[in-house]
Amino acid sequence: MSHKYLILGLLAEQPMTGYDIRKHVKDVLGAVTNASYGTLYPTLHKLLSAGEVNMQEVPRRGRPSKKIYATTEKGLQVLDEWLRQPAASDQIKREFLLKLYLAKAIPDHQLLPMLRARRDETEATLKTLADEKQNTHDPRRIWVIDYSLTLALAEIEWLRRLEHTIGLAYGGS
Amino acid sequence: MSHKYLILGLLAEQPMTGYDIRKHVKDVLGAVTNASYGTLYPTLHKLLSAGEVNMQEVPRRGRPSKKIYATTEKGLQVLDEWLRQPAASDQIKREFLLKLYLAKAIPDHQLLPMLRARRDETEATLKTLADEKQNTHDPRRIWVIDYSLTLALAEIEWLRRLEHTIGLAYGGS
DNA sequence: CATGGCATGTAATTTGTTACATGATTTC
DNA sequence: GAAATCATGTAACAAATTACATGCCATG
Repeated sequence: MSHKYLILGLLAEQPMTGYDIRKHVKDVLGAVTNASYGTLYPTLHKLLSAGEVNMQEVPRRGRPSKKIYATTEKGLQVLDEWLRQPAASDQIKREFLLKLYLAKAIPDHQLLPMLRARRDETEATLKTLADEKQNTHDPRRIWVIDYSLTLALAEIEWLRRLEHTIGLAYGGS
Repeated sequence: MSHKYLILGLLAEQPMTGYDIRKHVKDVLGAVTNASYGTLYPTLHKLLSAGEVNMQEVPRRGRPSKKIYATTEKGLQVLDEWLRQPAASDQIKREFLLKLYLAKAIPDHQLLPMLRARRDETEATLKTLADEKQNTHDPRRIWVIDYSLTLALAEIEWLRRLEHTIGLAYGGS
């Protein structure tokens, strides 16, 4: 996907550190990507060399200085051009689902905790998103948060149905 | 994710060609992965060398012979062990969503066709899935198809809401 | 007779993850 | 006083995409 544009886009709106970008990704862009530091920092360095972002150093005693990046004029142009192109199609990997698809071998009563764990995770995501929605004012960004909320809710409902079905089959003593 | 297990799992149930695997992935496992030939064939070759699948050649005149793979006993063991491990978390890349998130620059009336196109795609997926559900009898596999159906429906609803909102703002002549 | 489906593959490149390394400050 | 958060990064490796190359057969 090239996380380049993600960075360019976020920094265009609000200068931040690499750490902040990662946090933002984790908190609200889970439905877009899960880019980790190992992707983000090197990309940031490349963008800096290319002059598409600039950087302001804030010294911290004893530690590497904090680095606040922002998108340059050149970076804005690059971003703008990319935005006009049609989007590449989604890339998805869901190991969880694959296991469910293939797991004839796993008995239902071992499946239930798996589903439960998954539901807990998704419900946690839901909460974070709901909070984040409160702090967001740009309508486009709210739409995207709504997208994530919608999908999370749908998944939770699906999990509930499944847990119920399996629960009946197994626990219907 | 290692598509190794996907292959092992599919071939454990039904011997197939690499082409068939790809087709299956495309038709029903879109929510799991979109592994392409470039991933599938090399993985198949590795599994063959490792003795986790075996292969039966069916000659075709003038063309490379058709190769039907099946999971071996050894492959089944490997698969089984993997199934017992906890699943890695999802990996997601949605360029479409990222653009929406970042696209202040794009005016609403250019956004509408984008959303419309996306909805058309998702609706097409929905149809394929519904058909596939008819031909599927293993309940676990039906659950997974239902997962995809659920998410697709949720996305379509979200798209409808958005199109409506934007349509009002823009077309409210 | 053209389009799409069937069927195989390779190679270069891009991309991304994981694990590691470091350490202060804030919160419970 | 422990745990989480803030904050930087690198290196080795694994994974996956894209584009290419080939060509028959069936359907409309």
